[in-house]
Amino acid sequence: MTTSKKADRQPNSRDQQRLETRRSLAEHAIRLFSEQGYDETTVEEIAAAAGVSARTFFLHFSTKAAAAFPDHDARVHDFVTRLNAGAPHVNPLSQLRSTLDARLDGESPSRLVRYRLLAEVPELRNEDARTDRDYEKAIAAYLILHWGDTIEAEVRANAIANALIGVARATLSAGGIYGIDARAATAEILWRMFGSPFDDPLHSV
Amino acid sequence: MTTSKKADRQPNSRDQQRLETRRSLAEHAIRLFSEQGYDETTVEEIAAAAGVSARTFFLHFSTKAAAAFPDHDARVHDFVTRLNAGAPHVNPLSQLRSTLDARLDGESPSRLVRYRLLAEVPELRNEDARTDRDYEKAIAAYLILHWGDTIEAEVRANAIANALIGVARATLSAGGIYGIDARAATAEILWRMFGSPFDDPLHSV
DNA sequence: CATGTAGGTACAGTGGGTGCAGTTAATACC
DNA sequence: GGTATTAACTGCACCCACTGTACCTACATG
Repeated sequence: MTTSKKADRQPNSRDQQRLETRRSLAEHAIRLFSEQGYDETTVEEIAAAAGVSARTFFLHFSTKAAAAFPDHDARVHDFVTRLNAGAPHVNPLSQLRSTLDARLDGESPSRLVRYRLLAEVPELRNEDARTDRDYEKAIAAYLILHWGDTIEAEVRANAIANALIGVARATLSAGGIYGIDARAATAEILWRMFGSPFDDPLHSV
Repeated sequence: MTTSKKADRQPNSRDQQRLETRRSLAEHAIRLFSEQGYDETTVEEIAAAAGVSARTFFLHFSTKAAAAFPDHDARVHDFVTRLNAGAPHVNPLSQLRSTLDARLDGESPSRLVRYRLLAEVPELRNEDARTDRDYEKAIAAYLILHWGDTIEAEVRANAIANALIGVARATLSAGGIYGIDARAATAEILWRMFGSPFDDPLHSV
């Protein structure tokens, strides 16, 4: 073998073709979901619109709903990387706060359209709640890493992770519907309204 | 008609038979899920164990997973009733706090077994997250009712509802796994650690 | 006792998702 | 350049969750 990991390779035409198929499937899936509804759209239709077979759809997405979140895995991975990229002795909660702030700040308008779709289509909201659990797991794992692996730390870490993601989901959903600034809303509701054990010199308001 | 609503009738043998079938389906479903796994259990099996046809299963539960939460609707309804049963001029957040406390206090050991099952079976955890959304909706609706139906109130209400349910889910899950007291853990984490805008004279610690 | 109706059944169908055995074409290797 | 590999994709058969519909039967009720 010339490379130790396949991710190290130069992208070749096969990779590009694969990415293009995946992109096309996701695009048509989201379009069809918005246009005619989630239940009214079959995988067969999506695949046909993208010019591939239905079987191929499942080579790219493990479920029909997953096509509405094509970059989910990459985004979670990116989030974890940023979370662990903090300075060595920074307070983990501060690091968590700034990472989450940065993520909410980076929400592009095109993504807000998707949050609007999520807010309005029940089936996708449910699927969205599932994807949130990956963030919850990541946050809890990060906190446990810093706090130690005791039962108390685990309970606290999970509780905080669930609460943060819950608030973020609510504000992002509102961002999709009303166009409000999700970061500002999250900051106000969470960091100020809840008194905030997250305040530290770097972020004091 | 002799009665204006069917819930007003005396329970007769048909009602009892229906309830018994439902109870039996739920019991065998939970047993089979625990014994051999969720994916490894078919609706056909559950129905056969309860002595009815597979079609009948879906007359009682809308999905396979719903059989693991047989009293969910009743519990949500009960929660909403208690929420709205507070004294007229009590602070809505205080009312919310005491209602949630009472609910967490009332978790029987037999229910904790179910939370353990939920924590350990991914498919059921996902389904559990879905049922939580009914509580989130109920709490948000309650807060909006008291705060007024503005965008700001809606965002705050949804954010708080999501956060509360997130924390409750984490502590209940820990209760199922480690046997810790979910109410105490929620109280500590939420009301104390987050500074608590929920404190009022009736509940000061 | 007559009759309406609720709980249940049988059956055929839709659609999501999987396993498997290919085919084709780009790539890696010599 | 020729050959072996491999990756993207396909077709097919299959499982199972879930639904629509027509039907049966026993209890409820007047």
